[in-house]
Amino acid sequence: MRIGELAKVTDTPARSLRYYEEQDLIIPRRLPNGYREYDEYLINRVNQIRGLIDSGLPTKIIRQILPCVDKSPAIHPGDATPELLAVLEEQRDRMTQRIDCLTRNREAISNYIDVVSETITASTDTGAA
Amino acid sequence: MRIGELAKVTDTPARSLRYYEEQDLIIPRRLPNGYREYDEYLINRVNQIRGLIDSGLPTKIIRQILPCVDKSPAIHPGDATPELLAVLEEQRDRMTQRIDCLTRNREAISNYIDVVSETITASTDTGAA
DNA sequence: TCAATGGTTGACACTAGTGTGAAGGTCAAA
DNA sequence: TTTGACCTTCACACTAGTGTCAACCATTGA
Repeated sequence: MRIGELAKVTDTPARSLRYYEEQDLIIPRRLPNGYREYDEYLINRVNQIRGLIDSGLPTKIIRQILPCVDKSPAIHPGDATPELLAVLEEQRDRMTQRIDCLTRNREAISNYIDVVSETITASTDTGAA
Repeated sequence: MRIGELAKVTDTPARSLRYYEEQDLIIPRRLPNGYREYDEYLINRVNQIRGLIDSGLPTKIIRQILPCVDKSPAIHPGDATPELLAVLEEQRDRMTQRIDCLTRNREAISNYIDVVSETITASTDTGAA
Protein backbone atom coordinates (compact mmCIF):
# COMPACT_ATOMS: atom_id res chain seq x y z
CA MET A 1 0.00 0.00 0.00
CA ARG A 2 1.09 3.56 -0.60
CA ILE A 3 1.37 6.36 1.92
CA GLY A 4 -2.10 7.73 1.39
CA GLU A 5 -3.81 4.48 2.18
CA LEU A 6 -1.63 3.78 5.20
CA ALA A 7 -2.40 7.26 6.42
CA LYS A 8 -6.09 6.55 6.06
CA VAL A 9 -6.20 3.17 7.77
CA THR A 10 -4.02 4.28 10.66
CA ASP A 11 -5.62 7.72 10.90
CA THR A 12 -2.18 9.25 10.78
CA PRO A 13 -1.10 12.27 8.73
CA ALA A 14 1.23 11.30 5.89
CA ARG A 15 3.49 13.99 7.21
CA SER A 16 3.99 11.96 10.37
CA LEU A 17 4.64 8.76 8.45
CA ARG A 18 7.43 10.51 6.57
CA TYR A 19 8.74 11.82 9.85
CA TYR A 20 8.78 8.33 11.36
CA GLU A 21 10.76 7.21 8.36
CA GLU A 22 13.19 10.05 8.88
CA GLN A 23 13.58 8.82 12.45
CA ASP A 24 14.21 5.26 11.20
CA LEU A 25 11.09 3.86 12.78
CA ILE A 26 9.64 2.65 9.50
CA ILE A 27 11.53 2.05 6.29
CA PRO A 28 9.14 1.45 3.39
CA ARG A 29 10.25 0.01 0.10
CA ARG A 30 10.22 2.25 -2.95
CA LEU A 31 8.31 1.66 -6.14
CA PRO A 32 10.07 2.30 -9.47
CA ASN A 33 8.52 5.74 -9.58
CA GLY A 34 9.83 6.67 -6.14
CA TYR A 35 6.56 6.18 -4.28
CA ARG A 36 6.73 4.63 -0.83
CA GLU A 37 5.38 1.09 -0.58
CA TYR A 38 4.26 -0.20 2.81
CA ASP A 39 3.59 -3.80 3.82
CA GLU A 40 0.44 -4.77 5.65
CA TYR A 41 2.20 -5.58 8.89
CA LEU A 42 3.34 -1.97 9.21
CA ILE A 43 -0.18 -0.92 10.11
CA ASN A 44 0.37 -2.41 13.52
CA ARG A 45 3.71 -0.79 13.85
CA VAL A 46 2.35 2.64 13.06
CA ASN A 47 -0.32 2.23 15.70
CA GLN A 48 2.33 1.07 18.11
CA ILE A 49 4.45 4.10 17.39
CA ARG A 50 1.60 6.54 17.72
CA GLY A 51 0.52 5.06 21.01
CA LEU A 52 4.00 5.30 22.42
CA ILE A 53 4.52 8.85 21.23
CA ASP A 54 1.19 9.79 22.74
CA SER A 55 2.36 8.19 25.96
CA GLY A 56 5.39 10.41 26.14
CA LEU A 57 8.14 8.31 24.60
CA PRO A 58 10.43 10.11 22.15
CA THR A 59 11.16 8.51 18.79
CA LYS A 60 14.76 7.98 19.78
CA ILE A 61 13.65 5.59 22.51
CA ILE A 62 10.92 4.03 20.43
CA ARG A 63 13.51 3.17 17.82
CA GLN A 64 15.42 1.19 20.41
CA ILE A 65 12.52 -0.71 21.91
CA LEU A 66 10.67 -1.31 18.67
CA PRO A 67 12.63 -4.39 17.59
CA CYS A 68 11.89 -6.00 20.95
CA VAL A 69 8.23 -5.25 20.76
CA ASP A 70 7.61 -5.88 17.12
CA LYS A 71 5.93 -9.19 16.42
CA SER A 72 5.73 -8.94 12.67
CA PRO A 73 9.03 -9.90 10.99
CA ALA A 74 11.87 -11.84 12.56
CA ILE A 75 12.55 -11.21 16.20
CA HIS A 76 16.28 -11.02 16.62
CA PRO A 77 17.62 -11.20 20.15
CA GLY A 78 20.94 -11.91 18.55
CA ASP A 79 22.36 -8.41 18.68
CA ALA A 80 21.47 -7.75 22.29
CA THR A 81 24.34 -5.95 23.91
CA PRO A 82 24.47 -5.32 27.65
CA GLU A 83 24.05 -1.63 26.85
CA LEU A 84 20.78 -2.29 25.05
CA LEU A 85 19.69 -4.46 27.95
CA ALA A 86 20.32 -1.57 30.33
CA VAL A 87 18.32 0.78 28.11
CA LEU A 88 15.45 -1.65 27.99
CA GLU A 89 15.37 -2.12 31.73
CA GLU A 90 15.41 1.62 32.31
CA GLN A 91 12.62 2.17 29.84
CA ARG A 92 10.61 -0.68 31.31
CA ASP A 93 10.85 0.99 34.70
CA ARG A 94 9.93 4.40 33.34
CA MET A 95 6.94 2.84 31.65
CA THR A 96 5.94 1.32 34.95
CA GLN A 97 6.11 4.76 36.52
CA ARG A 98 3.98 6.21 33.76
CA ILE A 99 1.45 3.44 34.11
CA ASP A 100 1.23 3.98 37.86
CA CYS A 101 0.85 7.73 37.47
CA LEU A 102 -1.80 7.40 34.81
CA THR A 103 -3.64 4.75 36.76
CA ARG A 104 -3.73 6.83 39.93
CA ASN A 105 -4.96 9.88 38.10
CA ARG A 106 -7.47 8.01 36.04
CA GLU A 107 -8.97 6.57 39.19
CA ALA A 108 -9.16 10.02 40.71
CA ILE A 109 -10.87 11.38 37.63
CA SER A 110 -13.28 8.47 37.53
CA ASN A 111 -14.15 9.08 41.14
CA TYR A 112 -14.67 12.74 40.49
CA ILE A 113 -16.86 12.00 37.51
CA ASP A 114 -18.97 9.64 39.58
CA VAL A 115 -19.42 12.15 42.38
CA VAL A 116 -20.25 14.98 40.04
CA SER A 117 -22.62 12.85 38.01
CA GLU A 118 -24.51 11.89 41.14
CA THR A 119 -24.66 15.51 42.19
CA ILE A 120 -26.03 16.57 38.84
CA THR A 121 -28.51 13.69 38.80
CA ALA A 122 -29.63 14.46 42.34
CA SER A 123 -30.03 18.17 41.75
CA THR A 124 -31.92 17.41 38.55
CA ASP A 125 -34.14 14.90 40.29
CA THR A 126 -35.01 17.21 43.15
CA GLY A 127 -35.16 20.23 40.92
CA ALA A 128 -32.64 21.97 43.17
CA ALA A 129 -30.59 24.88 41.85
CA MET B 1 9.58 27.14 51.04
CA ARG B 2 11.14 29.07 48.21
CA ILE B 3 11.65 27.97 44.64
CA GLY B 4 15.13 26.61 45.15
CA GLU B 5 14.12 24.20 47.86
CA LEU B 6 11.03 23.07 46.00
CA ALA B 7 13.19 22.49 42.96
CA LYS B 8 15.52 20.38 45.05
CA VAL B 9 12.96 18.20 46.79
CA THR B 10 10.98 17.58 43.62
CA ASP B 11 14.07 17.24 41.46
CA THR B 12 12.59 19.76 39.05
CA PRO B 13 14.37 22.69 37.42
CA ALA B 14 13.20 26.02 38.81
CA ARG B 15 12.69 27.00 35.21
CA SER B 16 9.96 24.41 34.95
CA LEU B 17 8.31 25.51 38.17
CA ARG B 18 8.06 29.03 36.79
CA TYR B 19 6.68 27.62 33.58
CA TYR B 20 4.02 25.67 35.46
CA GLU B 21 3.06 28.89 37.18
CA GLU B 22 2.83 30.62 33.83
CA GLN B 23 0.48 27.84 32.78
CA ASP B 24 -1.63 28.33 35.92
CA LEU B 25 -0.82 24.91 37.32
CA ILE B 26 0.70 26.26 40.51
CA ILE B 27 0.24 29.71 41.96
CA PRO B 28 2.67 30.37 44.80
CA ARG B 29 2.26 33.24 47.24
CA ARG B 30 4.76 36.06 47.10
CA LEU B 31 6.97 37.23 49.93
CA PRO B 32 7.34 40.97 50.52
CA ASN B 33 10.55 40.94 48.52
CA GLY B 34 8.91 39.30 45.51
CA TYR B 35 10.21 35.80 46.11
CA ARG B 36 7.87 32.91 45.44
CA GLU B 37 6.64 31.07 48.53
CA TYR B 38 5.36 27.50 48.17
CA ASP B 39 3.34 25.48 50.65
CA GLU B 40 4.32 21.96 51.60
CA TYR B 41 1.38 20.34 49.88
CA LEU B 42 2.57 21.64 46.52
CA ILE B 43 5.37 19.08 46.50
CA ASN B 44 2.80 16.44 45.69
CA ARG B 45 1.26 18.57 43.05
CA VAL B 46 4.56 19.17 41.32
CA ASN B 47 5.23 15.44 41.22
CA GLN B 48 1.75 14.92 39.90
CA ILE B 49 2.31 17.46 37.15
CA ARG B 50 5.66 16.06 36.15
CA GLY B 51 4.31 12.55 35.98
CA LEU B 52 1.46 13.62 33.77
CA ILE B 53 3.65 15.66 31.46
CA ASP B 54 6.01 12.72 31.20
CA SER B 55 3.01 10.58 30.32
CA GLY B 56 2.12 12.78 27.39
CA LEU B 57 -0.50 15.13 28.79
CA PRO B 58 -0.13 18.79 27.84
CA THR B 59 -0.37 21.42 30.56
CA LYS B 60 -3.62 22.70 29.12
CA ILE B 61 -5.26 19.38 29.94
CA ILE B 62 -3.47 18.98 33.23
CA ARG B 63 -4.85 22.33 34.30
CA GLN B 64 -8.34 21.01 33.76
CA ILE B 65 -7.98 17.69 35.50
CA LEU B 66 -5.80 18.92 38.35
CA PRO B 67 -8.64 20.22 40.56
CA CYS B 68 -10.33 16.82 40.29
CA VAL B 69 -7.19 14.95 41.18
CA ASP B 70 -5.80 17.26 43.79
CA LYS B 71 -6.32 16.03 47.32
CA SER B 72 -4.62 18.86 49.16
CA PRO B 73 -6.92 21.88 49.56
CA ALA B 74 -10.66 22.01 49.12
CA ILE B 75 -12.11 19.77 46.47
CA HIS B 76 -14.83 21.70 44.72
CA PRO B 77 -17.22 19.73 42.55
CA GLY B 78 -19.40 22.79 42.64
CA ASP B 79 -18.35 24.31 39.34
CA ALA B 80 -18.66 21.13 37.32
CA THR B 81 -20.24 22.02 34.02
CA PRO B 82 -21.35 19.38 31.54
CA GLU B 83 -18.55 20.60 29.29
CA LEU B 84 -15.96 19.86 31.95
CA LEU B 85 -17.55 16.49 32.51
CA ALA B 86 -17.16 15.71 28.83
CA VAL B 87 -13.52 16.76 28.92
CA LEU B 88 -12.88 14.57 31.92
CA GLU B 89 -14.50 11.55 30.35
CA GLU B 90 -12.51 12.00 27.18
CA GLN B 91 -9.27 12.34 29.10
CA ARG B 92 -10.12 9.35 31.26
CA ASP B 93 -10.55 7.28 28.10
CA ARG B 94 -7.36 8.58 26.56
CA MET B 95 -5.53 7.72 29.74
CA THR B 96 -6.97 4.23 29.56
CA GLN B 97 -5.61 3.93 26.04
CA ARG B 98 -2.20 5.10 27.15
CA ILE B 99 -2.19 2.67 30.03
CA ASP B 100 -3.10 -0.20 27.74
CA CYS B 101 -0.46 0.73 25.21
CA LEU B 102 2.23 1.12 27.85
CA THR B 103 1.22 -2.10 29.55
CA ARG B 104 1.35 -4.09 26.33
CA ASN B 105 4.73 -2.73 25.40
CA ARG B 106 6.15 -3.09 28.86
CA GLU B 107 5.17 -6.73 28.86
CA ALA B 108 6.81 -7.22 25.50
CA ILE B 109 9.98 -5.55 26.71
CA SER B 110 9.98 -7.60 29.88
CA ASN B 111 9.61 -10.73 27.85
CA TYR B 112 12.43 -9.72 25.59
CA ILE B 113 14.65 -8.93 28.55
CA ASP B 114 13.95 -12.31 30.03
CA VAL B 115 14.73 -14.15 26.81
CA VAL B 116 17.89 -12.19 26.18
CA SER B 117 19.05 -12.55 29.76
CA GLU B 118 18.63 -16.31 29.53
CA THR B 119 20.51 -16.36 26.27
CA ILE B 120 23.37 -14.38 27.73
CA THR B 121 23.40 -16.48 30.85
CA ALA B 122 23.33 -19.68 28.83
CA SER B 123 26.06 -18.63 26.46
CA THR B 124 28.14 -17.49 29.42
CA ASP B 125 27.57 -20.75 31.25
CA THR B 126 28.47 -22.88 28.28
CA GLY B 127 31.21 -20.60 27.20
CA ALA B 128 29.64 -20.38 23.75
CA ALA B 129 30.50 -17.48 21.45
C1' DT C 1 -4.10 16.47 -24.36
C1' DC C 2 -5.53 18.15 -20.27
C1' DA C 3 -7.27 17.95 -15.57
C1' DA C 4 -7.50 15.53 -11.30
C1' DT C 5 -5.44 13.00 -7.92
C1' DG C 6 -1.71 11.62 -5.30
C1' DG C 7 3.05 11.03 -4.83
C1' DT C 8 8.06 13.42 -4.08
C1' DT C 9 11.39 16.69 -1.54
C1' DG C 10 12.29 20.92 0.86
C1' DA C 11 11.41 24.69 3.67
C1' DC C 12 9.28 27.53 6.95
C1' DA C 13 6.26 27.92 11.12
C1' DC C 14 4.16 26.62 15.19
C1' DT C 15 3.35 24.58 20.10
C1' DA C 16 5.21 22.51 24.24
C1' DG C 17 8.60 22.19 27.48
C1' DT C 18 13.11 23.22 28.82
C1' DG C 19 18.07 25.24 28.79
C1' DT C 20 20.55 29.19 29.40
C1' DG C 21 22.21 33.71 30.01
C1' DA C 22 21.79 38.76 30.96
C1' DA C 23 20.87 42.38 34.20
C1' DG C 24 19.48 43.27 38.40
C1' DG C 25 17.34 42.97 43.50
C1' DT C 26 17.69 40.68 48.50
C1' DC C 27 19.87 38.97 52.35
C1' DA C 28 23.06 36.71 55.46
C1' DA C 29 27.71 36.14 56.78
C1' DA C 30 32.52 37.58 56.97
C1' DT D 1 30.77 46.75 53.37
C1' DT D 2 31.53 43.56 50.25
C1' DT D 3 31.05 38.78 48.78
C1' DG D 4 28.18 35.03 47.55
C1' DA D 5 24.03 32.56 47.26
C1' DC D 6 19.50 32.98 45.90
C1' DC D 7 15.85 35.34 43.92
C1' DT D 8 13.46 38.36 40.04
C1' DT D 9 12.03 39.15 34.92
C1' DC D 10 13.09 38.99 30.09
C1' DA D 11 14.64 36.94 26.12
C1' DC D 12 16.71 33.98 22.90
C1' DA D 13 17.41 29.12 21.47
C1' DC D 14 16.70 24.39 21.11
C1' DT D 15 14.25 19.61 20.43
C1' DA D 16 10.17 17.00 19.20
C1' DG D 17 6.34 16.40 16.49
C1' DT D 18 3.23 18.29 13.31
C1' DG D 19 0.94 21.69 9.90
C1' DT D 20 1.36 23.67 5.66
C1' DC D 21 2.84 25.37 1.39
C1' DA D 22 5.65 25.39 -2.88
C1' DA D 23 7.35 23.25 -6.92
C1' DC D 24 7.50 19.31 -9.25
C1' DC D 25 6.72 14.19 -11.03
C1' DA D 26 3.37 10.05 -12.02
C1' DT D 27 -0.97 7.86 -13.18
C1' DT D 28 -5.47 7.79 -14.56
C1' DG D 29 -9.56 9.08 -17.06
C1' DA D 30 -12.47 12.33 -19.83
